[in-house]
Amino acid sequence: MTLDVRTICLGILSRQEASGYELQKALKEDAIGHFVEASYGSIYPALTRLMDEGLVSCREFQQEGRPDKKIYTITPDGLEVFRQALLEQPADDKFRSEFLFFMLFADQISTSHLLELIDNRFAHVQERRDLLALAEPSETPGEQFVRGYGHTVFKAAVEYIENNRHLLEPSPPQVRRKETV
Amino acid sequence: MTLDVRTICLGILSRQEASGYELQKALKEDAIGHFVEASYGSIYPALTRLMDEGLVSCREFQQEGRPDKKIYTITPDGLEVFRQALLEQPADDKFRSEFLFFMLFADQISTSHLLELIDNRFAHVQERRDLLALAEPSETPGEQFVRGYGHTVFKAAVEYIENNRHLLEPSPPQVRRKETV
DNA sequence: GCTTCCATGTAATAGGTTACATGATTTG
DNA sequence: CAAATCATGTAACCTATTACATGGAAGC
Repeated sequence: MTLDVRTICLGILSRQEASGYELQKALKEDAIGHFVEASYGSIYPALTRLMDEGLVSCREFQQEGRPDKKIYTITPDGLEVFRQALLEQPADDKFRSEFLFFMLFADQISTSHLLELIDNRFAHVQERRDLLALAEPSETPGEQFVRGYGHTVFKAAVEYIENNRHLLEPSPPQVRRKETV
Repeated sequence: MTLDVRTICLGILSRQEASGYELQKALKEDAIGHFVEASYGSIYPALTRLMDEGLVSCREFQQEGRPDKKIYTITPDGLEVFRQALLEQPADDKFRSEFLFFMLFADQISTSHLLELIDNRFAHVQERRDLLALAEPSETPGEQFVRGYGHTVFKAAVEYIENNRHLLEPSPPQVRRKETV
């Protein structure tokens, strides 16, 4: 289990210093957000622990009307730990899909609801594909590879749904065309 | 959070009765195993709870040299609960990838290790693609759709890695060809 | 002879999500 | 005027993973 929230934080901090809030935002907004996630409830405790372990340091900035902003910086020890984590064998990808699970039981779902489910999923996958189509100007090769990977996969999913949804939908009653004489 | 282990068990049991052991095996071997998972440590307690709630019933078969086999059957109540679960909005897919996270930091990984990581992943994705290429003869349309979805996505991933791994690899030193006179 | 398959189950542990608590400022 | 953004953090809860416990039979 190398990819705990602490490792994720170290990774982002290896690129740039950031606050807990900014770390979460980065995970939500950047391409990587499609492949990892972490909530505030896990990020803040992770940062506290990284401090205790001396893997990050922290500067505080006073602000008016809101809590002090704490900017975390990775330490040499932290960088060392992160580089070491990168040497471990990454765990298998996890691709969990409630949607696909549901589709296994398409025959137990009413047609109207089924159509709604498929339409929603289709829109959702399209949206993700489009989000991942846009390159940021400052993108590193790694980021480009990862974003491209996501884009490719979602593009394939969009096309697949388009071309194969008929497998799930009960064929509409064939209207026998009146033979015109 | 509709897709807990209990719902997964109900789903499979809506198709056929099974023991806890068989449920886990089905999740490991069938196409669906690529999109959901559950370990014995979660399946057995889930079945116990489903029993308490009256959503499954159980017949025991004595066996020699191993624990009694408990075959679980879904009850009408259980079927009702499952059908109801299918009406909820499925949660977003979760696609967690340590590999892709690592690749964001390709510049912090030694070339030899990086090549190993990419080769491993490539082989892994190829294997999954091939596993999902094979249709079982008894496949339902839902199963066909789900398996095809997986196959398509992994196929796209294989091709993407093949065509774009160069983004991550430092270009080998150009050997300047000796100009022949 | 070792590994895998069959077959159930418990317990310790680890980890995350969600909701809560607080509150000013900016944007729509 | 409502919602989102900024900003941190805690605590209750839930759930799953992992390892453990047991052990015969079959396949390699």
